[in-house]
Amino acid sequence: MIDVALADDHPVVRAGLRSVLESHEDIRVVAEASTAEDMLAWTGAHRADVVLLDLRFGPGRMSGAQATRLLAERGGPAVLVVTTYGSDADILAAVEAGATGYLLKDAPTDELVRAVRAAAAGQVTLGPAVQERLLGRVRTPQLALTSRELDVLRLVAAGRSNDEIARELFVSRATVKTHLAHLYDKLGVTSRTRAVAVARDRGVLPV
Amino acid sequence: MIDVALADDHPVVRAGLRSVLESHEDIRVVAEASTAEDMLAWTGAHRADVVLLDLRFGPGRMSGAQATRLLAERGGPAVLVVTTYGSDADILAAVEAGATGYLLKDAPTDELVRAVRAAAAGQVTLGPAVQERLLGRVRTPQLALTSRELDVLRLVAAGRSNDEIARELFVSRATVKTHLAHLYDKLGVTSRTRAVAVARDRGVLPV
DNA sequence: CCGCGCATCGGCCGAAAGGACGAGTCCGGC
DNA sequence: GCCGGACTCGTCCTTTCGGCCGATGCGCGG
Repeated sequence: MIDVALADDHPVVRAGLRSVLESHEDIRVVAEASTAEDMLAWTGAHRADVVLLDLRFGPGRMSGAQATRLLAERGGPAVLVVTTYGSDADILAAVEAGATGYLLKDAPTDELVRAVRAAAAGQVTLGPAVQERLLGRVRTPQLALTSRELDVLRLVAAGRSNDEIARELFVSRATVKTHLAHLYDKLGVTSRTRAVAVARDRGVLPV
Repeated sequence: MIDVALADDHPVVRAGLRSVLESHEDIRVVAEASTAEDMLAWTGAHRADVVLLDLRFGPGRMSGAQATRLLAERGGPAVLVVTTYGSDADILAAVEAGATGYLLKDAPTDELVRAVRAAAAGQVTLGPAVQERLLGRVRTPQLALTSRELDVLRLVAAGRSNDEIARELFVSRATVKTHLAHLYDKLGVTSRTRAVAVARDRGVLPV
């Protein structure tokens, strides 16, 4: 028997996951939580074989990736991330944090069940859509932006001018321009708005 | 007895809605569809009291708003829109198309059930979160962008230069600049990147 | 140790964008 | 019929941005 705990901020999704999983004899839903914090608290006091975790909870709440990291550190149950959006950054963050699997919410139900069983057995499962995405990333060798470049890029996306960015990062205008030049080079663009558009497209920036 | 038909591209969400609704004696789920097109076809041959409809289906598929319009035109069942994101534009489009209600997917289950019963009775129901959003829109008087300004704004967000925009819209650079000046005025900004950021923030641009 | 990537800064120059005018057309409403 | 708003176009000017040069310091790995 596989004991599963659910954490998702959407009541309807929780009901759906429960409904799908409990229609199978070998799976039992033993807990539901609407936040990552609640799930952490619960797993501290109880046991489960698999935790189904959403990535994004409400604003100001702990992210699923962070919860995954904490669960993994304390040697907790296998974590199967089930989320709506799968940007490259999300997937990588979750896997890096120690997720045992990654599914999109639009996955068919049998795929979900298979992933739960695999996770319980300690096997890694990435949904087909996720795999394809990761493959795409391999094909497109991938821009490795430095942290400073990301700082600048985020502020550019927020609509700041080079001057404002310089002030906010406590550097000179020239430095900002240098980072921007590198960004343009890596993104293959020649203007800030284009850079933001491409970065969004590639999942570099949170949508 | 209220007969409900579900249309959502997420199998898990469909299961969740079914599970939540069928736990009530007076509600019966009589159909499930994974696309708006399927739902339209089904309602053409069968009857339902209420249709629960997602707004966004896969890329290239008919939108929930469009389906709502078609259902309303043929005098079909009440349409209750249940979707994840509720940007102002989405809500208005759905209501304008003839939706009987609008709920966010993170709504608690009892709210969902109440909305279904209300919709069956022909009453309009907007979820609390939706109401708040609409109120916010009233408080923030609301920028009324002209269609041409929206054209320009979208291209700016895509990273085009004024020159490119001029060519794509078959107008002169000066015209683009004029539209931009009006946009800046309405959005309260002084640069294109800022305009895009603010527009995204206000839900004017699709995220 | 020496190179290489990263971050930091500066100057110069041309191109793009933004601000501030004016001005013509067309359409719908009072 | 007149007025207002939307859309179109132009000119002149200032600011910002992007491209292109160079330079320094720092840490890390061959």
